[in-house]
Amino acid sequence: MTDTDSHSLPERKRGSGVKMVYDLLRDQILDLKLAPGSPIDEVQLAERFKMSRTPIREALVRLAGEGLIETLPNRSTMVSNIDFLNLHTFFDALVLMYRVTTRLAAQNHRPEDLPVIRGFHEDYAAALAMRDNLTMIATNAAFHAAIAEAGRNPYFTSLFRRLLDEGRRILQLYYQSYEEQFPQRFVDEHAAIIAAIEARDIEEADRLGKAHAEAIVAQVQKLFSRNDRLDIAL
Amino acid sequence: MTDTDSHSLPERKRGSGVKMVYDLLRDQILDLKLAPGSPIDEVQLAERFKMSRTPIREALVRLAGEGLIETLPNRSTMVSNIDFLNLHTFFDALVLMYRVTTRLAAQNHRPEDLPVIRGFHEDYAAALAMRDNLTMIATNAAFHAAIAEAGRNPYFTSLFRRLLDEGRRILQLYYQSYEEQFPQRFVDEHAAIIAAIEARDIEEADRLGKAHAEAIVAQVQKLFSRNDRLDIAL
DNA sequence: TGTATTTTATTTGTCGACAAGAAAAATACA
DNA sequence: TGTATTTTTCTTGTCGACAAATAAAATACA
Repeated sequence: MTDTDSHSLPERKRGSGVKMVYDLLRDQILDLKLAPGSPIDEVQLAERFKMSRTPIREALVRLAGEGLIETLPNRSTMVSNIDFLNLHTFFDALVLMYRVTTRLAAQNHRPEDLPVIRGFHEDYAAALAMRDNLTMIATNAAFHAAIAEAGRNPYFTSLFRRLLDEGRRILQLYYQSYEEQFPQRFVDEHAAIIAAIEARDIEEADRLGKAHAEAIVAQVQKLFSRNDRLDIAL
Repeated sequence: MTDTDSHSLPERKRGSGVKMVYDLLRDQILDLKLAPGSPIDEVQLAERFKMSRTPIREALVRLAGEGLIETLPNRSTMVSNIDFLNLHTFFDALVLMYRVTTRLAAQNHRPEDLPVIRGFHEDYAAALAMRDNLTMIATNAAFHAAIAEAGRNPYFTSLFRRLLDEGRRILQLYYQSYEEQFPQRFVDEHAAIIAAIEARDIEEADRLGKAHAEAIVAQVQKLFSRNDRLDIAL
């Protein structure tokens, strides 16, 4: 019965290949398993996934569309660099979107949204207890993305998702450099945010979202400035 | 010397085809020359541009990434519909981004940004004088996009560009239905916005940006509600 | 030895062909 | 006539191959 398989069975549904390599590359990039600037080889990926270059290229085009990779015409394609010089524009956008999405969630959420948000909240707390930074960072992003979804403004949500993605890379970078952790405080703030959303207290949600965002930004900037000093000392 | 051309000369540079198709489809979609919901045929496009389906598909993948077209797996791809039921989320996002980008332009613009902005402002005024709605709508979007660029926050700029694109379709729709025009008032408001930016008056720029956005939204909503009544009357 | 030019190798963009999947048409059956 | 099933047609997703563009290596020349 062991078919000698001369007519090749792809063992994979038509159309699923693109998503598979897209998802994998995306995760690897956001977890910094693929370093910023590292090259991406189409042929290598095609061999690894046992498919032709066509679906690989489609996945790459999509990733490029989201800014996760960069393609130089007729030359190599590589993982996008983190723009450290303009981090402040990132923080500005992040803080505003934290505010807006949390506020809108308080205003527009439906009962069925809360279990989802609470689920990520618990996952996050568990990851923090386990000192699992990778999971912690990912579930933190998922938590806030779920809040944004509950706010029901797809335009804000899509920008916020992009910012959270970029934030995953930045947090990953600093927390892996310094073996540091999100403080317990962030878990408490998450709980407070959920409470404000559930109570439909819009102004309080806005205030908490802003404060939470600024606390995270301050945390990263503290590590960042320490890193600066390190560079100068060398 | 008239080469009989048996070896086929593509007469077009390698890599330019994708951009050509992308740009054309994008313009046609935003000008409503391709109606929302209308199907897009890969083979037809390939014949029209005299290239294979591969570069056509790449252009389509990029357009899908920006939400301008929608692709059903293994089935047809079509121009995205305008989501009239959730127009309010669009307006919310638009007003906020008008505010933020205008404010940031007042804060961060450089001298060389102003001529660009003024250029679009004049093009817009000229198009209004000519009663050329198509050009008017496009240059209005370009004017505000230029202001956003001067604000130098790429995250806000990219969301704002997407909103302005969608706005082009919506404005196009209503202004072509009602043979109406942007009032002269908008030209004056543009001038006031430029003045506030140049004076680096951040609060005034914020205020003007918000007021301008709300005026446009009100204009569209007025037409929209009239349209509603029309539907009911039928 | 160092620079300029040619040759080779590698990688990307495009092509035509083919097969899987879905829609449309044709046929069978009540 | 109306519904179910099969057949056909059409479109999309994937493939392997080739050609253009670039990078790397080799050679020529000072």
